[in-house]
Amino acid sequence: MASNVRPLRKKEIRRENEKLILDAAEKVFAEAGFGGATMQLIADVAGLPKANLHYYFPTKEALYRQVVQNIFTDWLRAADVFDAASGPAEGLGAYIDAKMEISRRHPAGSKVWASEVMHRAPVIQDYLETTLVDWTNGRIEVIRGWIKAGLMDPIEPRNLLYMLWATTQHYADFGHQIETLNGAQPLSDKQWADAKLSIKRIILKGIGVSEADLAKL
Amino acid sequence: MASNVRPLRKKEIRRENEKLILDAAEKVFAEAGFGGATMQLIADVAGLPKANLHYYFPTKEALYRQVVQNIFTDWLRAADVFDAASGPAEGLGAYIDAKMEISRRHPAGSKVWASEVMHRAPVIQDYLETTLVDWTNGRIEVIRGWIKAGLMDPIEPRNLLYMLWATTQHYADFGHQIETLNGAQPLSDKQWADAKLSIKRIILKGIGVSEADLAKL
DNA sequence: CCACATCTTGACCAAACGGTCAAGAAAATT
DNA sequence: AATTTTCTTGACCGTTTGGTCAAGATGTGG
Repeated sequence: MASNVRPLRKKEIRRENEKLILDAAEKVFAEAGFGGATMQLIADVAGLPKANLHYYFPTKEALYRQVVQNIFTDWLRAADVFDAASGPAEGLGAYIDAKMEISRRHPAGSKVWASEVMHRAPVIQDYLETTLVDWTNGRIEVIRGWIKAGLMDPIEPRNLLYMLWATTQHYADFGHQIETLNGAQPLSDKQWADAKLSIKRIILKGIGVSEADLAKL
Repeated sequence: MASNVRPLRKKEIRRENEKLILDAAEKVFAEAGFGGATMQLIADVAGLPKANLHYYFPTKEALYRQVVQNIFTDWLRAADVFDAASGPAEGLGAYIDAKMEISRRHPAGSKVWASEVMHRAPVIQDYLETTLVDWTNGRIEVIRGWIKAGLMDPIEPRNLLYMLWATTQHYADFGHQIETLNGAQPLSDKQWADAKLSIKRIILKGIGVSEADLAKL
């Protein structure tokens, strides 16, 4: 009965320890930045000896790179809602919801990404130039289609995307400032819902989505 | 004649060297983060021996604190436009212009601030709790006044402020990403102007400013 | 049961770090 | 001109860092 609890297969050990290390690393990198993070601290948070980290990830930079790649993958997946939508109200609305949910549930990842980009993307510049450029160009076409269909005002799609990214990620990256301004309290469920709704209303109304679609929010 | 060029007074030496060091420090802290920055590199950028830095600023943290304080002071000053305005179109429009101008001319400062807040404000938490809270509460009252006067939709002022900060600072903090998506080119004058106009249009229209005021943009 | 591959870990190392110091140079004060 | 204060700087120090290594433990396949 209990025989399947005990024996940890080698493959499972690897997967489990890598996850332990990656989770700890994401947290520590978010809190201290790449330069401020130490392998010793990551090891302590993961509950493993430091030498064990170097068994799974040869260098601090390799570990960091893996963390950033995982975050990037998550973000791309979260943007699927964008495509299937029939128009800006549905598509952008769902995208804002998805990104706000990531900011709430996964703030450390957002901070690591922000830190990496702020430092001129020393380890994921290739991803920016390939995957992100492709992804962005794809969504720009979608938005251009909406504009041509008369579903929204003619706005340079890039500026709109930047506004979406900035606003939603702000709630993760600057969460501490928001919390301080909220009387040292984390945002409540209601405040998160309010924030999401405010953002959607302002942006969608701001780009000229119809009153009928706005009412559905 | 040339006698007033040569003799550097002691007071001037101090001011000049402190400025050299603070400018270099802001740049290095922005590029590498607090943990990644080294006093040696700051000294090299400033063109002074490392020991000289410690003569003017006793510790790395003291130097960093001064850098962050200066940035904060600049930001507060830039927000004066907010108050004298007669309504949201003028007030928020001018504020967006001012903050975008800072993002363009002073991106390093913005990055240092972002990094500090992301890491839970280890050295300027007291400023957040006092000066920033007071400043924010003041602007919230102004916005509430505009709402009561029927000049804009009833929106939670905090969410609006966060959106303003997020969007404008994004152009500094994520400038490298924007540049990469712009074909590895810095934004041109026209693109900056476009961005400012897009942001103002979307936000002001999004909060229900009158068509007449929007037309003035 | 044995040979093999994988995983674990304390001890260790060279390099880099923030910071100190003392001795001298330069300006200010008397 | 003498004295004092401010500024400059190479050399130095203890600590921390990322990374290594060898020896042993643990699970795997024949």
